[in-house]
Amino acid sequence: MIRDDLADALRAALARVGVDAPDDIHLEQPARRDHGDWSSNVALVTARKAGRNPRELATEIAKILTDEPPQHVASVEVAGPGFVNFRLHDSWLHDVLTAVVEEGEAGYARHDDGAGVKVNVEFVSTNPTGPVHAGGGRWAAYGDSLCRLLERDGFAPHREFYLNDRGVQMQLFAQSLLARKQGQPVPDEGYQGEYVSEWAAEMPDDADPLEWGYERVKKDVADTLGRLGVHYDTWFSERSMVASGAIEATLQDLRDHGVVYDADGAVWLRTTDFGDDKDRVLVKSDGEPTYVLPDIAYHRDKFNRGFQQLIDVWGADHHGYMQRLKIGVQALGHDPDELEIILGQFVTLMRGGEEVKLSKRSGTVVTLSEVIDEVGPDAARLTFLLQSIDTKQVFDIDKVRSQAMENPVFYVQMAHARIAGIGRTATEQGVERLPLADVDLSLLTHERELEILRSVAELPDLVRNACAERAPHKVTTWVRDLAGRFHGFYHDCYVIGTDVPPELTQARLWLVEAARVGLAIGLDLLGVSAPDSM
RNA sequence: GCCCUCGUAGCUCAGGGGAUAGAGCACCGGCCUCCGGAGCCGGGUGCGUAGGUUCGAAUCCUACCGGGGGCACCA
Repeated sequence: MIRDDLADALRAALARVGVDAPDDIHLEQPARRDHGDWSSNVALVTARKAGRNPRELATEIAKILTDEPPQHVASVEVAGPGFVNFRLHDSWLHDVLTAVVEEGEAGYARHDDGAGVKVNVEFVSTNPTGPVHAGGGRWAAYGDSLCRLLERDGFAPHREFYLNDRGVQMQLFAQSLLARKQGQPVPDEGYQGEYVSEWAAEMPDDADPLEWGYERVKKDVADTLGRLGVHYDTWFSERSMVASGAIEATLQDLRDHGVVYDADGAVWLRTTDFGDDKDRVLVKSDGEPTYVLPDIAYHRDKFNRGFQQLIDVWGADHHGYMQRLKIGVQALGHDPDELEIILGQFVTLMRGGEEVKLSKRSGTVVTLSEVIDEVGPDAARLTFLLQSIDTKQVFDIDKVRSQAMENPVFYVQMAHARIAGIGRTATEQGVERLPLADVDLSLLTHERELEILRSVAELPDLVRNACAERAPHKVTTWVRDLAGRFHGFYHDCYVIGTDVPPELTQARLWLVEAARVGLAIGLDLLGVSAPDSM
């Protein structure tokens, strides 16, 4: 990898001038092309400590590297306050091409940073009292793509859905189902949604409304998320912890850690020891646990199952609760950093130019399933992953559905379809792609061609960063950029045509393959299909 | 009152210590003898305000202003 070569060269040069190198030599591809292909700030970073002037230091380094240039390096320059800029021969990009097509979809931009660490990612979890609403799609797309990134970065992610299947809401849901079944109005606090009537009609007369309804919800949720390409490894039931005694055991565990006391007929967790404003109740004076205790028990269970890192994806409305759960985990003796809670901002749904008010009580809920019906799974997923999870999102159904340019999913998929089209044309015209070793990649000198390779060269770092920052939307940004570059290439550079020399066709066929691999990896990370035709 | 999060182009958003801040949409004007025009090219007085840290701040810190969300023996 070119960057490692450049870093080694810089390290050697620093040693020659007697300056201690930093542990991590920073190299980046500057935004501006005239700043070179790669740039390093080592001189700026080390100058102060070494008591040197950054520009002078950079100049000495550049001199050394100019006299004995590393492979692919055409020139080394000093610029600005003391950057060391490398200008490379195009051959470094041709090497990128070779690496991409040799490693392929499975191997390129795959790392072992995670070293197989088991990471439990919990997302979308709800009360099993109805379908997933439209906003839930954001957590589904985010959580699943995060898992795909973790997997590609070498971790062993585990997708988990927590079912709050114990408590009042389940009772109300069951009562609502039964009432509809009997043609009665649902209870005041019950569920008014249309789906309750529909499901009640399906329910056999002898069914237990609670158990039957529970299964019906689980099926609906799994089907809907499955349509988005989201499949869980574990559906974890809160009730199962009552049956197994895990909740009692957790309480005892907390007592053993000395963070629990009894007062006013209730059982309290001494959260003030960990910075909370007031202590929190674990078991109410009526003997029922609050939601805190089962949640602590649940996370204790995850650790007991061997996960070294836990990630929870929650809506921003759970913010106030985050600290309590982290304290609970800490009180059990875990490092609080082992539990990572990601708060996602909400989605506003627009339809017909107006905001769709989501009200569970009145039953005006737009389900995720309906959204998928309207825009399709690919458009839904890509749209949910268009923006950072930290910003609230406006999901305009009409715009996402329109197969127009304001919909990036078509733009990106079109690039992949065009690549497949080139393959079809090659087949029709009897053009066969020769083995890579027999092809002269040095013919790839057009700016459009090099732009594609520069983009593909960034993918390994991009995967690493997007994973570490828990930011799948960075993959979306990258894929859109690569697609744009490909469209530009496609327009200006024919792969197969009357004016194109056969040797250039060969080189471009491999370039197209490299672009295909990049797009396929990116789209896979997003969980969006890569169609051969549209 | 306290906590979290966001404020970047007309609109939707990237960029989250580096050198002249980007993309899409919208708007205006150009491009089709050949791989899909669902495309390509050209057009831009924008980082909420005020301080601070730094060789360097859209990025980090503090305060303030504005949007969203939270602060239960509810889940």
